[in-house]
Amino acid sequence: MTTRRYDPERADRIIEATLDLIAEHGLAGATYRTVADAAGVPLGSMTYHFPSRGDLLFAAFSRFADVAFTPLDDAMADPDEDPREQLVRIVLTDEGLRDRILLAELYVLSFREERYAELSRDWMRRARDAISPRVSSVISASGVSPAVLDAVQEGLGLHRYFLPEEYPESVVRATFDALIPAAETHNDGGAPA
Amino acid sequence: MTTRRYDPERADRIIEATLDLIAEHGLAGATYRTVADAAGVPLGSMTYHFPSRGDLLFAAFSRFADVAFTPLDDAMADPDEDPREQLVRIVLTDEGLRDRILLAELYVLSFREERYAELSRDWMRRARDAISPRVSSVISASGVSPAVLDAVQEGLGLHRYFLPEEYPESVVRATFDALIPAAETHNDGGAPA
Amino acid sequence: MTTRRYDPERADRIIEATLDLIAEHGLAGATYRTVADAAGVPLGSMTYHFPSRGDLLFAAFSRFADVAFTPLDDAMADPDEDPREQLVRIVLTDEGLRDRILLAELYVLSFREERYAELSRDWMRRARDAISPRVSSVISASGVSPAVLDAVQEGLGLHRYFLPEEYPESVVRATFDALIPAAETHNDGGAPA
Amino acid sequence: MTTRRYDPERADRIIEATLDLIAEHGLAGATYRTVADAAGVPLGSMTYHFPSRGDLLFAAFSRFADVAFTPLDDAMADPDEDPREQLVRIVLTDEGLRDRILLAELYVLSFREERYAELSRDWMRRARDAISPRVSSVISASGVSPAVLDAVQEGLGLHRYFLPEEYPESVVRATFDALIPAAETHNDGGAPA
DNA sequence: AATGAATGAGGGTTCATTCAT
DNA sequence: TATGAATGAACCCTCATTCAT
Repeated sequence: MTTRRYDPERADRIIEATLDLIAEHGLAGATYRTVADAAGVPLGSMTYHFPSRGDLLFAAFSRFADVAFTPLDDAMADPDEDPREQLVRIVLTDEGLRDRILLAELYVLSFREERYAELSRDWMRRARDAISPRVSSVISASGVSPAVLDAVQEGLGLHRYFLPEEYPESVVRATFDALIPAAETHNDGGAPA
Repeated sequence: MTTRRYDPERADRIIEATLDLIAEHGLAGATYRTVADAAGVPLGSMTYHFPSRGDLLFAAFSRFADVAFTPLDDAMADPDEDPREQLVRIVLTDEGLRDRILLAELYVLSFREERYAELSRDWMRRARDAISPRVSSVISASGVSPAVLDAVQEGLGLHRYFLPEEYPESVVRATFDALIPAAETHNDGGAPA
Repeated sequence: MTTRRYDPERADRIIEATLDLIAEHGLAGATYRTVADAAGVPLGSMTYHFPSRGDLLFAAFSRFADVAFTPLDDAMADPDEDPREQLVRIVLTDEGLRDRILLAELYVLSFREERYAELSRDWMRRARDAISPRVSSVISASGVSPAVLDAVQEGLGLHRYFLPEEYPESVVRATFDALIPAAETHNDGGAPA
Repeated sequence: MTTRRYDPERADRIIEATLDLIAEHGLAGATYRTVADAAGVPLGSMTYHFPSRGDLLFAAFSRFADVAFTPLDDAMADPDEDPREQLVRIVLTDEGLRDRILLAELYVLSFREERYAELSRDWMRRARDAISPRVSSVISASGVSPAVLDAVQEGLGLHRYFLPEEYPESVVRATFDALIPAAETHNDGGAPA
């Protein structure tokens, strides 16, 4: 007896399942049917919540761009941590693969649909805004901007994922050292070696 | 009707059409049918040349990674040009959208299939090798590697595509200036102040 | 029975919208959803007023057969007009397309469901009754009946709709002239044949 | 004409099944699935032969309009039979229900799509051409045309199907007697007065 | 070597209808 | 009394792939 119940969290579960499937099997792997199965929702209900597959996909990526874990948000949150070191840590970490994949899918979509491009811009602006307060005073003179640091972090992270030996910790640190002047004059006196 | 006994150009045309379709409509837009139409080949012949769609797609991206225009190849070829300026120019250019899209698609596939990851690595190594001879002597001391410059160039280029106002020429140049020491004649080993 | 809050206006609007949609897009174009939208009624209310789609459709055609404009009703109403000329006029007119379409749809349904056939009979009887008082005295001797005139009018009207050049005014008039002896209301007393 | 590898019988069977289903269950009853079942063809093959359902339906009605049994063709074929009596017989017959239903469906479609309207016109012209050689010399003076006789026959036949008691043989004969002057070969078709 | 014909599987989507509220 | 939420069934159609020739 499957009773029809009011299930307000259902849309959320569907979106979550959609992102999981996209991350695991790609866009083509997230069909109404596979998502319905993964979310434990009848197929016929899918179009009630998301009238078209395009709606579902866009809702999923909107959620991703809005809510998904952004490494920079956390890394930049702690005022006691050196932002340079945090950027190095982000590039070196092996975590966040799911988000990296979803971001790659988002970029692909962004080349083709403006609404996805806007999502990408939101993501980028958010990363920039997370970095900015921690480094703006330091880099303002050099001409390098917070946005650059995000782009560099992303480029390094992606390349390192495929060619880790090319981007050992020393190289990554050297890169950010070159882009961010020594920042000890700000709040703590701990000079970075 | 004339039967083609051997048509070596046909496979090429198919691959070219495949890449065009992927760039324009995404992976899902490149089906046996759409490719056959675009290449002017009978549908029934597709599986003769490429037994499965996976084969076709991989052949297409192999071609892309092997033959496609890599901005760095040309930019680094001229020994009279300052490689720093060339990197700046590459990031600022609006050309090469097709390749940028195909590269984004390639990355997505690379997260899921090792053979595509190897293609990505080929691409990255090739870019690195194009940059290396022009800058290695200059940056060897700083710890920044040619591969880093490629990763940075790619990160900046992608971000600039979506947020051009964040990456004006001055910012891009400042970035490479910070990463690549003044590259005047490398006669003296004097580190830049 | 307790007091019922039956809302005739809403049911009317629904029926009207149903007929409009059928006329414009065919039976398949009149779904619960399209009708609900067109009538400005919540989808969930549709089955309240019309428990099944069959009920809705039958209610709509019942209304059509009962209330809809029948060209003959008006044409035969004026005792000063020659019924022959009125029949000619009806066949020649380009108006009433909506009703013609709905009637065609009704016939289709009538072949398959007795209740619709009864509706068609009602329609036909009504037309016959509109014609009858105006011509019965004249045609009683010839063997041609008022019902025949309706059938002829309908056949001519339908054919003329698709092949107007085959049924110019002169031909239509000649047809009714042949079927209806010269009107008796005039002075000539010479009965033909 | 000779033995073909390409087998048109299958397309024929599909079309035949389509017409059967339409006649029996209406347009909505002829889906890819029901037709495939009725024709003994895999569902996946349907779109190979008829890429869209619209194509299938139009092909079916084209066949109908082109090949289907037209009562008039047979009735008018025999030069020894009085065309007036043949028209009477056609109206009175209870046969040909399938064609009558399909014709009704065709009219409905014809109101909405020009290509179907053209099919209807073909049908009408063909009926006219079947009648014409048998009666044109006789009715030429009266102003009544062969096309009129077809329209009248159709109108009477349709009405009689639903209201047989209104159209007994005597009435039908009287109608055609009035429209077609005594047409024996010895009569010169003088004025009706 | 090459391809027209064919098809099982699955895709997105619509819809009449049910049911809890 | 109404109706938003929900869904099983079916719909049209696409597609990668097979196969006979």
